[in-house]
Amino acid sequence: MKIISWNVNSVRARITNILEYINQAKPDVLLIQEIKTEDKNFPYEDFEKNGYYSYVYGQKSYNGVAIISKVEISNINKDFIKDDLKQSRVITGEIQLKNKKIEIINIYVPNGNPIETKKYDYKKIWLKKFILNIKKKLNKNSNLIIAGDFNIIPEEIDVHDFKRYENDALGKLEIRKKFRELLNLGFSDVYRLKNKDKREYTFWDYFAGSWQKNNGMRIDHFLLSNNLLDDISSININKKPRSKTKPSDHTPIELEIN
DNA sequence: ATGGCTGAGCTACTCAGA
Repeated sequence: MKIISWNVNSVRARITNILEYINQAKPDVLLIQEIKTEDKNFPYEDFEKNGYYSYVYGQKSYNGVAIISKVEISNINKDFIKDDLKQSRVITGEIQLKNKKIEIINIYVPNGNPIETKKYDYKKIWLKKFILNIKKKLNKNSNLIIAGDFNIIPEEIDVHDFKRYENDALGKLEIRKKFRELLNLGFSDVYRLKNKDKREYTFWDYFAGSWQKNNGMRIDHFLLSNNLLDDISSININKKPRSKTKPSDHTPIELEIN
């Protein structure tokens, strides 16, 4: 089974790129973030024509997440955390893989910049609640996949210039510790597990040739509960979509489990 | 080193992203 996570930075502005990509990559389940639209304006038909059903948790202009799937998804839930600002950032659903019922948690973590503002506090509180709920969830199901845009640079190796981000909401130690807290609950960062010293990124901003200079960061992740680690076939960051015209600033991360 | 791009909403410009 192929599960892919991609922050598309507007599903409507990106629909041509997304359809081209899924026809080549052929995911069973595509987790997207930053759809930037309300449910009623989601391009359900475009995905349906390509064999995918969409489960959408949208919001006007900002945020929004969705699960696009060829396989059956059960128990879709849009209330994973109580969000004080009522932002659409988490959608979950269950898939069946052999004898395992796996819960997929698709997330778009708040950016949190600039620091020393309410936005940063919101990120910290959001992460705290999220971790607490993951902890509870683990007690009921030991087969969890957390995927999406974490807006966290886990380690120095995960960004082109760490110095520039150590006082940023994506790279501050306090935030990176939240990522470690999650791992310590019994998860693995699958990309880093399989690529010990490799420097690859999932995001390059639109400014002054960041993509051309490879000034990127690795902030989109697949965290698998350790119970699922033996089922991993491969993990891959696919840079091709970032090189296209009118690209998202993020590129997809692709997981194969069997 | 920042925000020089980009998108949504809307139709001039702000908010947000990372």
